[in-house]
Amino acid sequence: MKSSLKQIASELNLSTAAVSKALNDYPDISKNTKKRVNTYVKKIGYQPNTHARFLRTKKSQTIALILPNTTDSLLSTIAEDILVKAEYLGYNILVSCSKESEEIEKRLVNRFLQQKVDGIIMSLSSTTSDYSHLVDIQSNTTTLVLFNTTARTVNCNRVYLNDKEAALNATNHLIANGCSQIAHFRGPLTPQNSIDRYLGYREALNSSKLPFDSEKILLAEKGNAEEGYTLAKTLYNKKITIDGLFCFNDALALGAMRFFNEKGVKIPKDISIMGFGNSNISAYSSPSLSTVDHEISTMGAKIMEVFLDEEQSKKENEEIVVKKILLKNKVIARESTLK
Amino acid sequence: MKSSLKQIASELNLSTAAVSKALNDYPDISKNTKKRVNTYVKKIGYQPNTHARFLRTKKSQTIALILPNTTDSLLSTIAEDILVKAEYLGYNILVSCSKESEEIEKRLVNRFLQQKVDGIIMSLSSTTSDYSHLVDIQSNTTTLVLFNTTARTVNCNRVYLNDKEAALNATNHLIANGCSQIAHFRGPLTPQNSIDRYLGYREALNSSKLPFDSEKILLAEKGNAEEGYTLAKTLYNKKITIDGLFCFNDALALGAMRFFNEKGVKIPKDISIMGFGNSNISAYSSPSLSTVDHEISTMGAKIMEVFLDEEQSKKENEEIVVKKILLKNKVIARESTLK
DNA sequence: CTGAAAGCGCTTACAG
DNA sequence: CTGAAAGCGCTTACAG
Repeated sequence: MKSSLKQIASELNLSTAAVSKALNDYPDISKNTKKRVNTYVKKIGYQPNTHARFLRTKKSQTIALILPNTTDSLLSTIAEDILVKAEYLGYNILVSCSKESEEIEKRLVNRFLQQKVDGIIMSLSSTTSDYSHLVDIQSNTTTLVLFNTTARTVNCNRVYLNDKEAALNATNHLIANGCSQIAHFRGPLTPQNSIDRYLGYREALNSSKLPFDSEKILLAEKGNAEEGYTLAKTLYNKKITIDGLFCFNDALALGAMRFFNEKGVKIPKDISIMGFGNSNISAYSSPSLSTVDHEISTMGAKIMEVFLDEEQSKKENEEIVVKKILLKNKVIARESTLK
Repeated sequence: MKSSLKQIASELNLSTAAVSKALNDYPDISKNTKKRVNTYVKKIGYQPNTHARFLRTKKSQTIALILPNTTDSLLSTIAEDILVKAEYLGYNILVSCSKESEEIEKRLVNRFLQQKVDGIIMSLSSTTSDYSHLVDIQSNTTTLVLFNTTARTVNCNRVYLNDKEAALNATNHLIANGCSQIAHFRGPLTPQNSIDRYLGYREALNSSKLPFDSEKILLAEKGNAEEGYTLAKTLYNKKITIDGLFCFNDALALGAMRFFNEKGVKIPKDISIMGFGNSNISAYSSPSLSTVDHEISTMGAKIMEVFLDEEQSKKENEEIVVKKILLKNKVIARESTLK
């Protein structure tokens, strides 16, 4: 348990240097010595002290994952891939949560830079508007991979979705199915993905020459089912007539659907509803929810790929080429929009 | 950015020792020196090298969180509390996933012990049957907190639910609402919580003198909505008559409900359905889902409390008292069971 | 109140 | 092929 190189060395009548080199497979150590060291080490279950190693190599074998929140089902969907892959490769993953606060996000980045993590994988908080901390990361030669909520103006690795196009497709799907008075429950004001989905919605209306009506835009701060229910009630009580609804995410759509179900508003006959994200449960509501799928199940794997590519390039002193991976989106038509 | 004690010391005409002591608020340093050091340090944004500090103190300020999977909505629910509290206290959280494998779980524990994390917070994998690694943790004087899926025979901190009682209450609720032929979609065979919920179900039947029928027990491996749908179909196709259904979790219940909705089986008139866990979405399905709530929103905070208590006791050399925190459960009656 | 010095457990140029 | 030695950035007994 309390094994160290020194103890192994004295046990095997070697120097600590020889043991260290043997373990790291240096070419200048005899095969026989390597074998002796490796079998002994396996026997006693020695594992190197990562902190001591770090002090010399400056390589922590650690990746920091910064999430704006953990209630989003996105996390669970991508986290497992990242964690499993990381464990397989011997990386540690440090997870932390910015709580959608730019200030906390910056503090976390600063801390991880000081700890000299090998990489930072993050989805930006919805309130982040200044990107100086991202520049800091890159000038520290720490590998940065942004996903989901990303910064357009910073030239770094990104795994992201074309939210505007996806929202355009979603809204067009409603229009194609006969809707002309389409409401939108939009996400918070600052995050780019929320803005882009709103813009996609607007563009769809525009290109079909449908009038835009600001009364039909409602703001969802939290994006959960409860809020979807409340916003639907607001629309209903204000007697705002709609025949279609496009929501920022599936949870909002499901909450809204529940409200309309209660009131006897027929879905999709009276109102067609469109979610976003193709969450697990969306196929199993009654009626089942039409939504937009965006390959989120592959996201974790892609993030790790991008990260490892850059690490590899750095190791071999190759030029670093920033990767921008755009996820595809696909409208999933289900009962909530098919009359 | 590349600040170290040495540089600060030379800048301030002090020794590194004095700077270190000033930062750690040692009593033998003058107030004036402390102030000089602290203001300078703040100005340049110095943060100590945690690895170097570790090498001396053996305190890593790191907690490992081991989860059997991340798709369970439990994670998201408890993770945020843990992460935010940890960040506030300056702890790092290392997250990893055992993929419900005893072997990976043990490997992870071993690795974290070698890294000398301050504590390990874990929910056991469903296949774990040998607890030697838990004993290892304790003999390493690493703080251990088990939650959710815990080990009954190991004397360590636990934050858990009385699954049997909760399932008993859930099944009794169905019986009280007129059900006498109650099916159960149970969880996997090995995890204790799955076994206990099954036993609670059995006990409820027993105490109401209702016959037990093994045909009405279906095994859910994954526990998602898709599986709930499939299992409901199996029951239906086999023409097994039931008037009630108690599911291992809400996702299964929602999937089953969708199937019955499709077939025109009336809920709750023909079949009453009971979930487990009070997930976010359960109140917003149509009909809304009755379920069992178990204070999961407070779980993360309680876990951290237990962890910090033990750390505090260790620091002050007090005797360590193992804490076993039992979460309360409460039946939430909604439309799916109220005729 | 302050500083010189040792040492935590590794890795790696360098010497042999 | 192997070993002696320095040093990564801290903390802490000890001396003054």
